[in-house]
Amino acid sequence: MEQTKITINDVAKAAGVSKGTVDRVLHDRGEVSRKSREKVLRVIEELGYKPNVYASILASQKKHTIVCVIPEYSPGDFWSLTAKGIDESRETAFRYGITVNMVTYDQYDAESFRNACSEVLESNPSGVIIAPMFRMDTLKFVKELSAKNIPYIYIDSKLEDEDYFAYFGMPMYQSGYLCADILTGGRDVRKVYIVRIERDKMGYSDPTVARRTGFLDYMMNHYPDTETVNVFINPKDPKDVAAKLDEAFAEPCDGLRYIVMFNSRIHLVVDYLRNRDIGGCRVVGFDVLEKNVAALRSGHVQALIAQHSDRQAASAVTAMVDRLVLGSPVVRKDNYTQMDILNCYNCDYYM
Amino acid sequence: MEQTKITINDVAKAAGVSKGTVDRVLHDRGEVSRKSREKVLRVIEELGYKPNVYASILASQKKHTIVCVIPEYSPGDFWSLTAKGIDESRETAFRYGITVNMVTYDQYDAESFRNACSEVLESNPSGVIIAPMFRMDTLKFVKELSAKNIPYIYIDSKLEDEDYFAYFGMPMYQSGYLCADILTGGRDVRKVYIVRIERDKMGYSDPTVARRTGFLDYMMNHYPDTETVNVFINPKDPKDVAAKLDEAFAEPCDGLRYIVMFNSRIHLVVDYLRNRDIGGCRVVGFDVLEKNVAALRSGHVQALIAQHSDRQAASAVTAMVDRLVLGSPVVRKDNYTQMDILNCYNCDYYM
DNA sequence: GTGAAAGCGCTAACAT
DNA sequence: ATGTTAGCGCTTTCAC
Repeated sequence: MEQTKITINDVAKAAGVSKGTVDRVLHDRGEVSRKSREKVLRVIEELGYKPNVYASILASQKKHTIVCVIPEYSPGDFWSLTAKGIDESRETAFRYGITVNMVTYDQYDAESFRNACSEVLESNPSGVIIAPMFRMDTLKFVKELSAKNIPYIYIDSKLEDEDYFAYFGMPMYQSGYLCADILTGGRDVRKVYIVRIERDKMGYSDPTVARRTGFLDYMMNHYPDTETVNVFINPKDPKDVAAKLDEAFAEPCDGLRYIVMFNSRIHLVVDYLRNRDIGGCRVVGFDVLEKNVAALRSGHVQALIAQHSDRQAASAVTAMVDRLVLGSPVVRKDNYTQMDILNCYNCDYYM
Repeated sequence: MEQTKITINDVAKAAGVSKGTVDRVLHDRGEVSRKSREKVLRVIEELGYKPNVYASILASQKKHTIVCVIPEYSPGDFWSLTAKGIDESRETAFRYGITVNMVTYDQYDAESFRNACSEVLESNPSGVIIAPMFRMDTLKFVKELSAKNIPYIYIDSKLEDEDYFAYFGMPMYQSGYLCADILTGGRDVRKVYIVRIERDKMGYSDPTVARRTGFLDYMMNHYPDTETVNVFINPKDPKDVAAKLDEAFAEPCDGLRYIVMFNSRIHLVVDYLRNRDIGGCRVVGFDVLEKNVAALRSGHVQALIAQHSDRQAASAVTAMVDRLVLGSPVVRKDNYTQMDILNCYNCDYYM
């Protein structure tokens, strides 16, 4: 990079002012005459001065804190991956003297989300990272953040406001399109079973609509005559899952049975298939939960479409740290992360 | 993380010694009585003291430099990706006051590699990152590095010595296995064309042998009766490529023609197919060169198996930086990075 | 063997 | 509006 480290002192000397003044223009904290200001700015430019972040952090014992608002999680489920990413980035942030906290909410309970939000607002953080599930409440929340001049980053999915500092997540529509291609793969497909969560039937905060749309568009374009069957299950009740799938699969099928699920819980279907000892299915799902990967290995699932939720979360934290420490404007606002296709041959190298 | 930052002064006080002494035990630079040493160590443990990296860097104006030894590259080819990763990590390293240099060599010329090596040794770097192509010369080189106590990291591929600090690369054998699965995909495959570089015929430093072996093993296991045809081409001569492929494809083929290449140059085949306007092929290759991705989009290639070479290189630099700055022992020595399956639907999100 | 003290580049409070 | 100065936590002489 730059050869000789030129310091704030060099700038001060060259501009004929004191470091104090240079520091003031550096941080835009006024109290500087237009003349000095311009001169300093010019000298900085000429000399190619870059502040030493570490000296800066050392000197200003600022206590930044970032808080991440995400759904509650249990070991092995989808959000635990995000939490893992946050945990990993915590160390990096700590090196910059920044604390990273997590506030979780019940993704099925808007009230709990609102509570989380007020808690966050009260703690008056330097930055917020948020995985939104409740549209209206989130919009209200981020408006308050903006009002308090607190930058926020969306992860997983984002809303239609424009004030967010950055977004990290998968392109949902395209992931559905891709999913359809992988499920069908040029085969002769007559019927596809789409297994869905009952809750989603009422359109109540379903984060996978876009994905389903992408899937159906692909089918429309490539398999216009294929029938799609929606099977609604209650994920918390294995008996219900079995009953609903029994019903759906009652009618015999001559070729492969094509099954897909748009959230991370394809493992529920796998459990059913394993219990009933049903073979001859082509099953595709999303996300690398431990159980899903196991199903990949055992051959119950042929492919999984995955995103590195941990990396997304970590990137979000890093972006926020950079913004807080360096005032970096963020390289890209919308970061659509890659979609990984996993099968039994490459999944072992995914973690 | 830790709540109150406890400093070297706290440790010194608690241990009844001066910071000088604490620093000495911290960095193992002797000159400390067993007694003080043990006491300090115990206090550090008890208080959970963590050194402040930045203060440390600030104070010790050490001038570390990392040098990366990789093959020469032109825009768009495989090694330019690695170079890109190195460039990106340069900024991070710079923040730690570490300079990252690059020394390139001609991957077809062992002599140029040896020259690069001596250049590196003379510059006396703090750490070396190396993409090895010439086995014997590399082994000699790393032996000298070890002798000078300079840590080195392998990227892309590694050798059989044990002194390397870390390795970042793709599992080659498995990538071949995976490739075969993607190429065949349960179809009825009679014949597969393996396009190879002429140079590799003499077994002269072919980095893809393991990959080919994986591929052939898969075929043996799943398609024992399928014929494989090796086509050797001279990559620098399009006329030769055309001639050899013409010859290979002379015999008509009733179904799909299956074509694969184990290095990054599947685009050579694509150029040929496009010129001759040949369709009805299933083509699988490796690595995300611009040209290869274009072929994915245009439908001339159905799948690409990819690795994030840029990320690998960046990880290598980061690992070295951590080692140099923090003395971190490296989390994992062998880092087999994931194999990404790209098709026309997810490739746009890969960069 | 160990302590004291002078910085590293920057910030922020205090003078002026 | 601007200069001065005392640290931030650590490293590194240099005495003793």
